[in-house]
Amino acid sequence: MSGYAPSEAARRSGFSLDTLRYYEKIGLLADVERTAGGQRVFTDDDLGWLVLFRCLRDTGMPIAQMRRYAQLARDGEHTTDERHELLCHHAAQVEEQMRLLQRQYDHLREKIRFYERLPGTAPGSEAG
Amino acid sequence: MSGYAPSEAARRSGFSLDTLRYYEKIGLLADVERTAGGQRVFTDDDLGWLVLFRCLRDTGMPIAQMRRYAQLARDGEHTTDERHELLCHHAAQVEEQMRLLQRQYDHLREKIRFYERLPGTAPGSEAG
DNA sequence: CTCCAACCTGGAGCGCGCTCCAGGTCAAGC
DNA sequence: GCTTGACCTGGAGCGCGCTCCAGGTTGGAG
Repeated sequence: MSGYAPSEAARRSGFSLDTLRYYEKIGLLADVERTAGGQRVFTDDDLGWLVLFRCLRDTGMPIAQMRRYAQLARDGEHTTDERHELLCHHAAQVEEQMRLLQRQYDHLREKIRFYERLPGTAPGSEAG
Repeated sequence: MSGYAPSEAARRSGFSLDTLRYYEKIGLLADVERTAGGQRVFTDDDLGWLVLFRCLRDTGMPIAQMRRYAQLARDGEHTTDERHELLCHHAAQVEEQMRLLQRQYDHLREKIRFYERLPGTAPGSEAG
Protein backbone atom coordinates (compact mmCIF):
# COMPACT_ATOMS: atom_id res chain seq x y z
CA MET A 1 0.00 0.00 0.00
CA SER A 2 2.91 2.36 0.54
CA GLY A 3 6.67 2.35 0.20
CA TYR A 4 7.85 2.48 -3.39
CA ALA A 5 11.36 2.08 -4.70
CA PRO A 6 12.64 4.99 -6.78
CA SER A 7 12.14 3.15 -10.05
CA GLU A 8 8.58 2.31 -9.09
CA ALA A 9 7.84 5.88 -8.11
CA ALA A 10 9.28 7.01 -11.42
CA ARG A 11 7.13 4.55 -13.30
CA ARG A 12 3.98 5.58 -11.45
CA SER A 13 4.55 9.30 -11.62
CA GLY A 14 5.96 9.51 -15.09
CA PHE A 15 8.94 11.53 -13.85
CA SER A 16 12.45 10.28 -14.42
CA LEU A 17 14.64 9.12 -11.54
CA ASP A 18 16.81 12.14 -12.07
CA THR A 19 13.82 14.42 -11.93
CA LEU A 20 12.63 12.87 -8.69
CA ARG A 21 16.03 13.43 -7.16
CA TYR A 22 16.13 16.91 -8.58
CA TYR A 23 12.71 17.75 -7.12
CA GLU A 24 13.91 16.62 -3.74
CA LYS A 25 17.18 18.50 -4.06
CA ILE A 26 15.47 21.82 -4.77
CA GLY A 27 12.97 21.31 -2.00
CA LEU A 28 9.84 20.53 -3.95
CA LEU A 29 9.58 17.10 -2.46
CA ALA A 30 10.71 17.21 1.16
CA ASP A 31 11.56 14.59 3.70
CA VAL A 32 11.48 11.59 1.42
CA GLU A 33 11.99 8.53 3.60
CA ARG A 34 15.12 6.43 3.40
CA THR A 35 16.13 2.89 4.15
CA ALA A 36 18.87 2.32 6.72
CA GLY A 37 21.31 2.32 3.82
CA GLY A 38 20.14 5.67 2.52
CA GLN A 39 17.98 4.61 -0.44
CA ARG A 40 14.76 6.50 -1.02
CA VAL A 41 11.36 5.07 -0.24
CA PHE A 42 8.43 6.97 -1.70
CA THR A 43 5.06 6.92 0.05
CA ASP A 44 1.57 7.24 -1.38
CA ASP A 45 1.68 10.73 -0.07
CA ASP A 46 4.78 11.51 -2.11
CA LEU A 47 3.03 10.05 -5.12
CA GLY A 48 0.09 12.37 -4.47
CA TRP A 49 2.42 15.32 -4.51
CA LEU A 50 3.97 14.12 -7.74
CA VAL A 51 0.55 13.92 -9.36
CA LEU A 52 -0.06 17.50 -8.29
CA PHE A 53 3.33 18.62 -9.59
CA ARG A 54 2.58 17.03 -12.91
CA CYS A 55 -0.70 18.88 -13.09
CA LEU A 56 0.94 22.19 -12.26
CA ARG A 57 3.88 21.60 -14.55
CA ASP A 58 1.68 20.53 -17.46
CA THR A 59 -0.26 23.73 -17.04
CA GLY A 60 2.92 25.77 -17.15
CA MET A 61 3.53 26.71 -13.54
CA PRO A 62 7.19 27.60 -12.96
CA ILE A 63 9.04 25.45 -10.46
CA ALA A 64 9.64 28.40 -8.12
CA GLN A 65 5.90 28.77 -7.69
CA MET A 66 5.39 25.06 -7.09
CA ARG A 67 8.09 25.29 -4.45
CA ARG A 68 6.26 28.13 -2.81
CA TYR A 69 3.03 26.16 -2.78
CA ALA A 70 4.75 23.12 -1.32
CA GLN A 71 6.40 25.26 1.33
CA LEU A 72 3.07 26.80 2.30
CA ALA A 73 1.54 23.36 2.61
CA ARG A 74 4.39 22.33 4.90
CA ASP A 75 3.90 25.46 6.96
CA GLY A 76 0.52 24.23 8.10
CA GLU A 77 -3.16 24.91 7.94
CA HIS A 78 -3.00 28.62 8.47
CA THR A 79 -1.71 28.95 4.92
CA THR A 80 -4.77 27.49 3.19
CA ASP A 81 -6.02 30.90 2.11
CA GLU A 82 -2.73 31.72 0.50
CA ARG A 83 -2.53 28.34 -1.21
CA HIS A 84 -6.06 28.76 -2.46
CA GLU A 85 -5.22 32.14 -3.85
CA LEU A 86 -2.09 30.84 -5.50
CA LEU A 87 -4.03 28.11 -7.28
CA CYS A 88 -6.78 30.49 -8.34
CA HIS A 89 -4.24 32.87 -9.73
CA HIS A 90 -2.65 30.04 -11.64
CA ALA A 91 -6.02 28.81 -12.92
CA ALA A 92 -6.67 32.27 -14.34
CA GLN A 93 -3.36 32.12 -16.17
CA VAL A 94 -4.21 28.71 -17.52
CA GLU A 95 -7.51 30.05 -18.81
CA GLU A 96 -5.67 32.81 -20.61
CA GLN A 97 -3.25 30.25 -21.99
CA MET A 98 -6.14 28.14 -23.26
CA ARG A 99 -7.74 31.10 -24.96
CA LEU A 100 -4.47 31.99 -26.70
CA LEU A 101 -3.89 28.41 -27.73
CA GLN A 102 -7.41 28.15 -29.15
CA ARG A 103 -7.00 31.40 -31.03
CA GLN A 104 -3.70 30.39 -32.57
CA TYR A 105 -5.05 26.94 -33.32
CA ASP A 106 -7.84 28.59 -35.28
CA HIS A 107 -5.26 30.57 -37.24
CA LEU A 108 -3.37 27.40 -37.94
CA ARG A 109 -6.53 25.68 -39.16
CA GLU A 110 -7.21 28.59 -41.45
CA LYS A 111 -3.72 28.32 -42.86
CA ILE A 112 -4.26 24.65 -43.46
CA ARG A 113 -7.53 25.37 -45.22
CA PHE A 114 -5.57 27.67 -47.50
CA TYR A 115 -3.48 24.73 -48.63
CA GLU A 116 -6.57 22.64 -49.11
CA ARG A 117 -8.14 25.24 -51.38
CA LEU A 118 -5.13 24.71 -53.60
CA PRO A 119 -4.46 23.68 -56.36
CA GLY A 120 -5.58 26.43 -58.64
CA THR A 121 -2.76 28.43 -57.13
CA ALA A 122 -5.04 31.04 -55.67
CA PRO A 123 -3.87 34.54 -54.89
CA GLY A 124 -3.59 35.78 -51.34
CA SER A 125 -0.93 36.85 -48.92
CA GLU A 126 2.56 35.48 -49.05
CA ALA A 127 4.11 33.83 -46.04
CA GLY A 128 2.96 30.54 -47.50
CA MET B 1 2.30 50.56 -47.04
CA SER B 2 5.55 48.67 -46.81
CA GLY B 3 9.04 49.25 -45.49
CA TYR B 4 9.22 49.24 -41.72
CA ALA B 5 12.15 50.20 -39.53
CA PRO B 6 13.26 47.48 -37.10
CA SER B 7 11.62 49.15 -34.12
CA GLU B 8 8.35 49.41 -36.03
CA ALA B 9 8.51 45.78 -37.08
CA ALA B 10 9.17 44.83 -33.49
CA ARG B 11 6.21 46.86 -32.31
CA ARG B 12 3.90 45.37 -34.92
CA SER B 13 5.00 41.78 -34.53
CA GLY B 14 5.44 41.74 -30.79
CA PHE B 15 8.94 40.26 -31.13
CA SER B 16 11.92 42.06 -29.66
CA LEU B 17 14.57 43.61 -31.90
CA ASP B 18 16.99 40.97 -30.71
CA THR B 19 14.55 38.25 -31.59
CA LEU B 20 14.04 39.65 -35.08
CA ARG B 21 17.78 39.69 -35.63
CA TYR B 22 18.05 36.22 -34.13
CA TYR B 23 15.34 34.88 -36.44
CA GLU B 24 17.20 36.26 -39.41
CA LYS B 25 20.53 34.93 -38.17
CA ILE B 26 19.24 31.37 -37.87
CA GLY B 27 17.53 31.53 -41.23
CA LEU B 28 13.91 31.74 -40.20
CA LEU B 29 13.52 35.12 -41.80
CA ALA B 30 15.55 35.26 -44.98
CA ASP B 31 16.64 38.05 -47.26
CA VAL B 32 15.45 40.94 -45.15
CA GLU B 33 16.03 44.09 -47.19
CA ARG B 34 18.60 46.68 -46.20
CA THR B 35 19.18 50.36 -46.74
CA ALA B 36 22.36 51.42 -48.51
CA GLY B 37 23.91 51.77 -45.06
CA GLY B 38 22.99 48.23 -44.03
CA GLN B 39 19.98 48.85 -41.79
CA ARG B 40 17.07 46.44 -42.04
CA VAL B 41 13.83 47.32 -43.76
CA PHE B 42 10.96 44.93 -43.08
CA THR B 43 8.23 44.48 -45.67
CA ASP B 44 4.58 43.56 -45.21
CA ASP B 45 5.60 40.16 -46.39
CA ASP B 46 8.13 39.84 -43.57
CA LEU B 47 5.42 40.95 -41.17
CA GLY B 48 3.19 38.21 -42.54
CA TRP B 49 5.86 35.67 -41.80
CA LEU B 50 6.27 37.03 -38.31
CA VAL B 51 2.56 36.64 -37.67
CA LEU B 52 2.84 33.04 -38.78
CA PHE B 53 5.89 32.46 -36.61
CA ARG B 54 4.03 33.83 -33.64
CA CYS B 55 1.17 31.46 -34.31
CA LEU B 56 3.47 28.49 -34.59
CA ARG B 57 5.56 29.50 -31.62
CA ASP B 58 2.52 30.14 -29.41
CA THR B 59 1.31 26.67 -30.27
CA GLY B 60 4.63 25.17 -29.27
CA MET B 61 6.34 24.42 -32.55
CA PRO B 62 10.12 24.14 -32.11
CA ILE B 63 12.19 26.62 -34.06
CA ALA B 64 13.87 23.85 -36.06
CA GLN B 65 10.49 22.89 -37.49
CA MET B 66 9.57 26.48 -38.30
CA ARG B 67 12.86 26.76 -40.10
CA ARG B 68 12.03 23.69 -42.10
CA TYR B 69 8.67 25.11 -43.04
CA ALA B 70 10.19 28.42 -44.06
CA GLN B 71 12.81 26.64 -46.13
CA LEU B 72 10.17 24.59 -47.92
CA ALA B 73 8.24 27.75 -48.72
CA ARG B 74 11.40 29.27 -50.16
CA ASP B 75 12.00 26.15 -52.20
CA GLY B 76 8.91 26.85 -54.26
CA GLU B 77 5.45 25.59 -55.08
CA HIS B 78 6.37 21.97 -55.46
CA THR B 79 6.68 21.76 -51.68
CA THR B 80 3.08 22.67 -50.87
CA ASP B 81 2.16 19.09 -50.09
CA GLU B 82 4.97 18.76 -47.65
CA ARG B 83 4.14 22.09 -46.03
CA HIS B 84 0.52 21.08 -45.75
CA GLU B 85 1.50 17.85 -44.10
CA LEU B 86 3.82 19.61 -41.70
CA LEU B 87 1.06 21.95 -40.57
CA CYS B 88 -1.46 19.13 -40.25
CA HIS B 89 0.97 17.16 -38.16
CA HIS B 90 1.51 20.17 -35.96
CA ALA B 91 -2.23 20.82 -35.67
CA ALA B 92 -2.67 17.27 -34.40
CA GLN B 93 -0.04 17.92 -31.76
CA VAL B 94 -1.77 21.11 -30.76
CA GLU B 95 -5.03 19.23 -30.37
CA GLU B 96 -3.31 16.77 -28.09
CA GLN B 97 -1.80 19.65 -26.16
CA MET B 98 -5.24 21.23 -25.75
CA ARG B 99 -6.72 18.01 -24.48
CA LEU B 100 -3.94 17.64 -21.92
CA LEU B 101 -4.23 21.24 -20.85
CA GLN B 102 -7.99 20.89 -20.43
CA ARG B 103 -7.59 17.71 -18.44
CA GLN B 104 -5.04 19.20 -16.09
CA TYR B 105 -7.08 22.37 -15.80
CA ASP B 106 -9.99 20.24 -14.62
CA HIS B 107 -7.73 18.65 -12.01
CA LEU B 108 -6.64 22.07 -10.90
CA ARG B 109 -10.24 23.22 -10.60
CA GLU B 110 -11.04 20.20 -8.51
CA LYS B 111 -8.14 20.99 -6.22
CA ILE B 112 -9.41 24.52 -5.87
CA ARG B 113 -12.88 23.23 -5.04
CA PHE B 114 -11.26 21.24 -2.27
CA TYR B 115 -10.04 24.46 -0.70
CA GLU B 116 -13.46 26.01 -1.11
CA ARG B 117 -15.11 23.13 0.73
CA LEU B 118 -12.92 24.07 3.66
CA PRO B 119 -13.19 25.14 6.48
CA GLY B 120 -14.43 22.21 8.45
CA THR B 121 -11.03 20.70 7.78
CA ALA B 122 -12.40 17.79 5.81
CA PRO B 123 -10.50 14.54 5.46
CA GLY B 124 -9.04 13.47 2.15
CA SER B 125 -5.68 12.90 0.58
CA GLU B 126 -2.64 14.83 1.60
CA ALA B 127 -0.68 16.80 -0.95
CA GLY B 128 -2.68 19.80 0.12
C1' DC C 1 29.65 -15.07 0.19
C1' DT C 2 29.36 -13.16 -4.29
C1' DC C 3 27.36 -10.85 -7.74
C1' DC C 4 25.16 -7.15 -10.04
C1' DA C 5 21.47 -4.19 -10.87
C1' DA C 6 19.63 -0.52 -8.66
C1' DC C 7 20.73 3.06 -5.99
C1' DC C 8 23.55 7.03 -3.85
C1' DT C 9 26.13 11.93 -4.12
C1' DG C 10 27.92 16.37 -5.90
C1' DG C 11 28.54 18.69 -9.60
C1' DA C 12 29.05 19.51 -14.60
C1' DG C 13 26.63 19.84 -18.96
C1' DC C 14 22.88 20.47 -22.16
C1' DG C 15 19.11 22.26 -25.29
C1' DC C 16 16.19 25.79 -26.07
C1' DG C 17 15.11 30.38 -27.11
C1' DC C 18 16.36 34.12 -26.57
C1' DT C 19 18.97 38.43 -24.36
C1' DC C 20 22.73 41.26 -23.55
C1' DC C 21 27.10 43.43 -24.52
C1' DA C 22 31.00 46.08 -26.59
C1' DG C 23 32.43 48.68 -29.92
C1' DG C 24 31.30 50.74 -33.99
C1' DT C 25 27.99 52.90 -37.98
C1' DC C 26 23.95 55.39 -39.84
C1' DA C 27 20.77 59.06 -40.57
C1' DA C 28 17.28 62.54 -39.22
C1' DG C 29 16.89 67.02 -36.91
C1' DC C 30 18.91 71.29 -35.63
C1' DG D 1 28.60 69.88 -39.64
C1' DC D 2 27.21 67.97 -35.24
C1' DT D 3 24.59 65.56 -32.24
C1' DT D 4 22.02 61.74 -30.81
C1' DG D 5 19.36 57.87 -30.88
C1' DA D 6 18.39 54.01 -33.55
C1' DC D 7 20.83 50.62 -35.68
C1' DC D 8 24.79 47.29 -36.95
C1' DT D 9 27.92 42.86 -35.91
C1' DG D 10 29.86 38.71 -33.62
C1' DG D 11 29.84 36.43 -29.82
C1' DA D 12 29.13 35.60 -24.85
C1' DG D 13 25.72 34.80 -21.29
C1' DC D 14 21.39 33.52 -19.20
C1' DG D 15 17.27 31.09 -17.14
C1' DC D 16 14.85 27.11 -17.09
C1' DG D 17 14.30 22.39 -16.25
C1' DC D 18 16.21 18.91 -16.38
C1' DT D 19 19.98 15.15 -17.73
C1' DC D 20 24.22 12.95 -17.44
C1' DC D 21 28.45 11.50 -15.29
C1' DA D 22 32.04 9.44 -12.20
C1' DG D 23 32.94 7.03 -8.55
C1' DG D 24 31.14 4.72 -4.80
C1' DT D 25 27.29 1.98 -1.86
C1' DT D 26 23.31 -1.07 -1.11
C1' DG D 27 20.68 -5.08 -0.98
C1' DG D 28 18.13 -9.01 -2.87
C1' DA D 29 18.89 -13.36 -5.67
C1' DG D 30 21.52 -17.51 -6.23
